[in-house]
Amino acid sequence: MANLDFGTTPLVVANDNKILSPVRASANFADEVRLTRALSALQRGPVHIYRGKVIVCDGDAANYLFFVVSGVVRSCKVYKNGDRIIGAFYLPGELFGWTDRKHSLSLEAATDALVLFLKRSALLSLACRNSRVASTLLSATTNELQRTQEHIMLMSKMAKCRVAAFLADLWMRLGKGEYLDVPMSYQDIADYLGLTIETLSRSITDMERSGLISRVSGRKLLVRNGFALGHMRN
Amino acid sequence: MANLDFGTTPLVVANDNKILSPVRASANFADEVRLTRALSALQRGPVHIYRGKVIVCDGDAANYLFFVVSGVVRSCKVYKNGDRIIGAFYLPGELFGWTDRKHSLSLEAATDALVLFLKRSALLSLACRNSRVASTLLSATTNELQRTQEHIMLMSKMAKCRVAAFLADLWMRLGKGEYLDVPMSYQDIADYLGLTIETLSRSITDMERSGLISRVSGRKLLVRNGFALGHMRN
DNA sequence: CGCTCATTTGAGGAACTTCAAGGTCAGTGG
DNA sequence: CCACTGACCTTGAAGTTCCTCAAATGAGCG
Repeated sequence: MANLDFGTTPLVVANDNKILSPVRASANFADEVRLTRALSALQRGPVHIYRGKVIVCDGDAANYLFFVVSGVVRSCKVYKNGDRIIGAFYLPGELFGWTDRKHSLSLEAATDALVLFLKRSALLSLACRNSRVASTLLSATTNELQRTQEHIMLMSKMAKCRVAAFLADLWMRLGKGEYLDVPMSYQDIADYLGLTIETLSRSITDMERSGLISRVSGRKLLVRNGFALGHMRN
Repeated sequence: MANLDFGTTPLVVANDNKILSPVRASANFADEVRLTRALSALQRGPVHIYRGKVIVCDGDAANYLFFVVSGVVRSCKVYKNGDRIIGAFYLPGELFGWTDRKHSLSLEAATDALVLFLKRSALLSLACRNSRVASTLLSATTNELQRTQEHIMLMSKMAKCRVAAFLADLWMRLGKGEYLDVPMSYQDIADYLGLTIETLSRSITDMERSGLISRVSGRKLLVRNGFALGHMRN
């Protein structure tokens, strides 16, 4: 189950899908309860969102932040000529929707997803009163910034290298299992990497030929050499 | 002169190059003075940094945030094979160096520059006590995030379009003058856009031929059609 | 099974890079 | 003042990577 980690004590999204503080004997138990209540008050959902459906549109007012409980969310921009660029994928446990006033990217479900809506203004005013929340939010933004910077570094590499790095990253974020069950469509991945699906497919074929991975079925891959996958230079 | 804007009252970097609050008749003048003192206490510099010199290395501990007083700073990553990718340029008035614990990119002066060093821990603890500072910092990070996302959008476009968008952005950030005096080298720009200097040069030649800009001398350009520059589709 | 949608593969062409050569400009020393 | 130098930018031609278009194959589902 996904965690929303506000500092030392993680605030878990429990089985009833509400944000809850784990009950612990703690010196400041009362504070803990207050924080829990405050967090409950500002959240809505989790909302089930079907694959492909829009959560917020490019240009909408930034009234909410979002938290992925399950599934995958993508941020993207669609141009008039039909081109689409995906800026990021958000996996379970990740907070997204950081922006000033207006969203500059659309947010859409890349798979069926459960998403928590967090009222932005309430979360920010809570952060002003609670430094644990404040530091969590700051670290969430710097994390996303770092991830976005790595995405830029990706974009200046060769196609094969981009694909390998993407798969390695996904593999790590999903827990380094023997198999990598790619949750989003190849079109989504291609748009994220600035490639066509054909080039993406050919890159995967190449990597299969060189023994890094094997196709199992559909989008399920067998990771044969995860290290080499993450350290591909060409 | 560059401003470091902490909320409604901008804290200007004055002629003596210290962060100062403009003296104003205000209801909470005492608070203002305390904030000014606190900001003075956590800053060091401004330090003069020569073109090409490193401010912090990829991997260094993130002890400081930085503020550009004058000149241009670049964030970049250099690979063993000699490839270099530039993640961002920071212009006067911009705060940079956001990251968790360690810097993931090197920060270097792209031109001779004056840079203010701000002790990270002190600034963060100040933010915990002063919500005006906190909201300024949060907005600084979301701004940088947004800028970085736009950079990604750039990278999935055609070369000419990337160059045009870069020049248009630079032109706006530098105040939309008749002339655009490009401060950084073409190699830097190429590395920022994921292109070679040759492709960059050819793109500029094309844009000159189509009447958007003219070369004046060195890196000085005459902007003939700023609107078209920012809205180039191909 | 037969449908649809997503992925794979192939062939040809466009965009970008590489390599090589020439040009411009500012600083330096005669 | 002028030639010399080195760093930086521009241009051309050839080569590589990636995209486009077209067709085949595979997976999921009623």
